[in-house]
Amino acid sequence: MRRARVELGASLQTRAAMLDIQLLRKDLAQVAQRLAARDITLDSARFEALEGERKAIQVHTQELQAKRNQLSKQIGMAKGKGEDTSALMAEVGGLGDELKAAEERLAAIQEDLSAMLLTLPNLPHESVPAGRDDKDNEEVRRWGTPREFPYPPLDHVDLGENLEMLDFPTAVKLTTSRFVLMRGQLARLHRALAQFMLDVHSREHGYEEVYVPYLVNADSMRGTGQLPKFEEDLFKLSNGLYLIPTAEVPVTNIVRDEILPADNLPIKLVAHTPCFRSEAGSYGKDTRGMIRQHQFDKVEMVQFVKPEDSYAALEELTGHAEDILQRLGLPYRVVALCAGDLGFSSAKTYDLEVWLPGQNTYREISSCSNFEAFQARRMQARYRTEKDGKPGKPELLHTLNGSGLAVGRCLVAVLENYQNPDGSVTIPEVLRPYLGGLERIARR
RNA sequence: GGAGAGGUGGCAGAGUGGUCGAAUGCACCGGAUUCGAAAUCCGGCAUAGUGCUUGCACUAUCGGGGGUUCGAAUCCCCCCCUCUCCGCCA
Repeated sequence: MRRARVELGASLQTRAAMLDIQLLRKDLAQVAQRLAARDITLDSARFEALEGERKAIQVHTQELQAKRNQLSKQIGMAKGKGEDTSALMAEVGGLGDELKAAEERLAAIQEDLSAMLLTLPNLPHESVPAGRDDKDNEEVRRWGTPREFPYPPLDHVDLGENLEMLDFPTAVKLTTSRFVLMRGQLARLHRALAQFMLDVHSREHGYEEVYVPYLVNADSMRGTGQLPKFEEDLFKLSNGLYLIPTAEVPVTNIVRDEILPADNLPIKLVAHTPCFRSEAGSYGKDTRGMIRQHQFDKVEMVQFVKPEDSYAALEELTGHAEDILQRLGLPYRVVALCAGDLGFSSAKTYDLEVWLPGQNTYREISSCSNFEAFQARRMQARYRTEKDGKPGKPELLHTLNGSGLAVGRCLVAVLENYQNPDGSVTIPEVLRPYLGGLERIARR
């Protein structure tokens, strides 16, 4: 049965649906209500109409397929015994057109349903604050006290350029705007930050360090939800591969199409990678300095956990990112994103915002999210529990990730918070071992 | 870039048009045997979806897509990937 083959169910689940379609069938009202918190209106009537039609046609299609299979089997048996098969052939032949029509119809409806489900973001967790945009985000806690400056503090651009270590014009010459060239001790400090973060997470927080590809295929981008909705934010190469916008993509997709033994969980991975973002639609935003670049480095933490552990894991992971800021002595606050400000795939997100004296404000430096089973469902990333020594059914695991931290923005924060009146910058103590004991960066 | 080989269940590996969702082996689980273990024997052991009388039935899946046929893992077309050799190369 190759002709007009219909992918029943499986495709709907693996390639399209990110929300649990079972939940939509069982409790559509609840889904609609929880999506409303994100300002998304679910067309319930349309879903029910499509779903009703899908059910009727699928049953009909499967009945025809069963009949066809049964008759074909009989033909095989009859031929084996050398009997006449013309009567059976005639009977099964009559099914052809009807079956083909039913299969095509079913495929079309599955596609409509998929297209509809693809547009739906994850459901916010019950603990997520209500709200429409970033103004409704909830500050959870603050750490550290912003330093008082007896003079107007410089921002990182002035500091870096005065040091002759931060060079935007040359970067433009080499490529385009939104890239940067760092030199000397500043480049070294940037590297030290990444090393420091990687070391703390891998040695003290229990993460396994991984080195990953920076180019990935479309399946990986779909797995974590960058595709199909956010293609314009990505850099695509002529051979169809994409530059990663975050290590989340290659690291999380490690478990795509895998069934892990429950004993292996939780799995905690950390990677340092460059990240590439086209920043389409952000023209005119943060054009000055290193805050918003096409290329930046990030240390990313990823966890794969059992569903019952994922909210504890989110707190833990957020704490790991906070620990970096604390060791660096950088004041920050933790913000719980409101429902309307959540990323597409996230059920709950904490942003860490670091204090930037040059801007006299807190700026995002980390984002820690629990995706629950949303990404796992797309990736078919599962684990299997043993019950009484017997292997149980595979279940979707929960995925989380968080920046620990964005290296470029962290460099900005160090420059601005540790600046001295003479334009030099003191090196935070924890970084000095990475810089051969260097205590301050000054103009040569 | 050139030449060749190949993609089948957790793994290895048969299967070239018909009771094939797929032999066999390994691994794994249960039972028998044993004081216990090993060995041996017996049985079980993919994923997803749909329906309902929730335990059964049905459907789909042998790299992906399309085609031929009453019927495809098996035949045809396109694509992807892996491996080997050569070339190039950090």
